[in-house]
Amino acid sequence: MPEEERSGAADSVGVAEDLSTKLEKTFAPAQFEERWYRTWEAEGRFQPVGPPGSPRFVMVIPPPNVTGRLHIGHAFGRTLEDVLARWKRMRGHRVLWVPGTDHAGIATQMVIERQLAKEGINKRDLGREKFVERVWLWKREAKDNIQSQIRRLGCSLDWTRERFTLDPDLSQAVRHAFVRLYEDGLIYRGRYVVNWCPRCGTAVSDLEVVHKDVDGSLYRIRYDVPGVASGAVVATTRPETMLGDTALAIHPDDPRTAKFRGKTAVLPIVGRELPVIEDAILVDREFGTGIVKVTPAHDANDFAVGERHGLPQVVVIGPEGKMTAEAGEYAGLDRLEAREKIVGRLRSENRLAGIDPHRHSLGHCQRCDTVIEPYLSTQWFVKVKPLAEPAIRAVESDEIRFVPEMWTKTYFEWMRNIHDWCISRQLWWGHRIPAFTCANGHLTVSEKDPSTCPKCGSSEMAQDPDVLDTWFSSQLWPFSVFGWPKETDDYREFYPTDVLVTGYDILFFWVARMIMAGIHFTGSVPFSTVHLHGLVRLAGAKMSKTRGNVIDPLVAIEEFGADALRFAYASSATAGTTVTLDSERLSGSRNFATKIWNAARFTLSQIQGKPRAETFEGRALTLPDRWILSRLSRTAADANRSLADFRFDEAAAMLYGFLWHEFCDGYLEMVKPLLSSRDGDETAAETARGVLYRCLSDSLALLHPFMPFLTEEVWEKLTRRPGTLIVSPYPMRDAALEDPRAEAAVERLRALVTRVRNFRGERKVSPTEPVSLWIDADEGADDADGLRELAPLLRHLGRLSALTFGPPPTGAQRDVVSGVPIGLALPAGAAHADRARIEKTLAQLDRELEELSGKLRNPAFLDKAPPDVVAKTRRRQAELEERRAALGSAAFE
RNA sequence: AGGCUCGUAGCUCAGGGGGAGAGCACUACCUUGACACGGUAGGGGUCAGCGGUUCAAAUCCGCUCGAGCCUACCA
Repeated sequence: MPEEERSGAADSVGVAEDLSTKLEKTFAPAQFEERWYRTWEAEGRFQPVGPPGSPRFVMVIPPPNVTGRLHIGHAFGRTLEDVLARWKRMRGHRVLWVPGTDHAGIATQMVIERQLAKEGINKRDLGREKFVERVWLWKREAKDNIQSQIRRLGCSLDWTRERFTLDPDLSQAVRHAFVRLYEDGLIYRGRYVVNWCPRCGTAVSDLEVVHKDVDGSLYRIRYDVPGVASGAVVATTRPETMLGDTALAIHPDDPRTAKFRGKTAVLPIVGRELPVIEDAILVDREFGTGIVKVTPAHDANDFAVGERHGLPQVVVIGPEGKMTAEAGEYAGLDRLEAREKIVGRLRSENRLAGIDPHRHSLGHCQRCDTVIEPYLSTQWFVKVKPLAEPAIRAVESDEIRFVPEMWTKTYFEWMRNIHDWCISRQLWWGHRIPAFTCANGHLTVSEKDPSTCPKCGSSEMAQDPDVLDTWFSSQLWPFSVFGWPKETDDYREFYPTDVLVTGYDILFFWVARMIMAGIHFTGSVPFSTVHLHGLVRLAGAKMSKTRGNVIDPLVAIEEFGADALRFAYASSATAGTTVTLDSERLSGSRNFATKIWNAARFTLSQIQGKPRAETFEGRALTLPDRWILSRLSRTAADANRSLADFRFDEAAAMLYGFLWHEFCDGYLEMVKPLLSSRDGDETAAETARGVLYRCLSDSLALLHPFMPFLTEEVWEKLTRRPGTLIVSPYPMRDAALEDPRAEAAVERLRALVTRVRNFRGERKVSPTEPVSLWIDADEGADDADGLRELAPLLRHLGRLSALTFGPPPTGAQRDVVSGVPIGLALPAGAAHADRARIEKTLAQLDRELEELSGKLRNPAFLDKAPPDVVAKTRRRQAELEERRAALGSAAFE
């Protein structure tokens, strides 16, 4: 951003005099947050406008599920996105951030089912149509809640473009995508063993199965094998599935089991004859007895074996987890009850060779935690390999970049071992599968509902009752929101998007699938950068004990303000995998907001009604002026760099440090004497007021992406341009302001002041006790180190009773601070030094000096270390020696 | 079974081959004309352990221990 744009069209000296520029004494964010949000929205700030030719910056929101309200995890991601959006907007980009929500098939259906259950209503009695109506009612409420939460957070989303995954045009996109994949041969229907949740009554994908280690049992069961006296002992963790066994399998090369080759076993209880088959893929020669029971209808591996060997499939567990008629006397029992009974029967028949404790991994339903059953059923699948290959290449070639980079590896791992995706769900809420079967059994897949069968002309067409996996529509989100497959203006202008921000937990569910779908359907990657942030963990005990459980971001906003919540998020957003949010960080951020508020109040009170410099050209700037402006430029540079690297924590820390410790603790204290003296240097005061204005206004701009409300509020009072900070230029490095000598001089001043105060501490005297300071240098010498110019400030800040240039008298405590030899003294008779404390410092110095001289005595170091490192070490040694000598000389007078 | 990440101050976490950092908490003092949601000063760490590479390791490599996460069709 050019410098001219920042200073704006202003006179050389401006005056702020309007009384309305005063800030309220107490900082109460609730008073202005909603007002500013309304203003921005009404003025179209959230819409993509910008100077012609300006670059665009596009994001789509990861659409929250309409299952309820947002929790702190959502608010975290949205905050990061808004920081990016506001930053880019201020950097002159045409920013578009698209809002929306996800219908979240299985999750939302469960919410409604639970509600109905409470009312004593059975979903089936209600019927599909009524049920879906009810979900729509709920959806409206949930969406409104979510939207208002996001608004309260301050997110600058373009609400005129809000989308929902079940909107008519997005539903059309889903049908289009389905048909296209079908026609491309990438969607197929078939009867396979899938992950089945008996409670939800639907198939789920591999990703929706949560594996947990559980302590179970391994049951060893003896099957009779005519011709082999000992019979065959097989092991299983699920004895009830034996009723569906249709074979036993051995490894073709295992001598232990060779005797079973070609034999036929008899299934206990049922009496069915089971061929002994040989299968090198299924059977692990090393494991157990080397004989495996084969249950093609209830195990994915066994299913594959069954296909290879043409085995019958006997379904003994039904869709609700109850034993089927095939289970004979056990029919109707829950699978776990059946297990008990079957084990009892086997025991009584003396067929139980043993039960061993067995810890193994067991799949659970992601939604309801029910144990997943492998279940044979007809489902729709996406053939993923052909889609995955280009998606892998897109990341290999850096067309898409993951931040942090470590996720790239995880992405590759999964993508290279990807399995076909079961996309049909036996649910009511979602996109109906666009497949139709006529009375004669002909299947038609079509974007528009067909009225007659294209094959036989039958007009009795029934649509597949199943719906699609929610993620099938989510994967289209970055382009379906823009009207795809129609070539709309928005699609042309805003797709592909730039950055996607989301939690790493949905890397496979969503991100990977968007990449695959984006490339397949639109020919381009859907975004160029993926920022995967950590997942928010509440520092539970602390927060819940003192505040009640702060789960809803609104609760945190009420208590601390939206800006504080946002700042707490940003400063917690480290590159790791968990983000810990605790009430300490929230109150710390609230304190920071208050600090800014008070600094602004002070600044305004100083500027008000008085002339101030608008530009600094041709003006004599004091060292403190030059120091703080230099630091301002570096801070702006750092903030921009950190944001470009998605290091929100770094940027937040930089701004915090600059504003609090340099601007407030440093500069404000330095200019107070100048500004408050009646007969002071009016030109210097005018300059200082200009510097104050510049630092504060730039700080507000730098902080605006993090704390939009507070900064906009103060900006209005400061600049009297209400509501414009959001579109003001983001401060950048301004090399002309950088002044290393001024920085060094003021750092030296601050170190000296600290030493004086610390000297009082050493002697245990009050901060008001008069102290004399000698600076062992010639007063008349040139002021290269700035000490002479800064002497009055040093006297003031150090509360010195005397400041003398020249050698300190005997009896004064000597020291060296930032290379400056000094002497310090209290009035005669004042307290004595804290011996222990000084001795400790001396011991520390000795230790460090020992280390340094050790290094410098080492020829290898002198020979091999870079010259600048050696020089630096020498310099440091000299400094420390000087300090050691000074401190030691008169330490205990 | 594989893979990834992480063990740094009491807590939460930055840093990352050449002088151990921040915020909070803690101690002492300060009702100083913006701010006690504040100021000033201070205490506190063989950077998990062991070995290696290097002139130099908290930082790179290997192993061990500990924590977390992810993937997976071991009966």
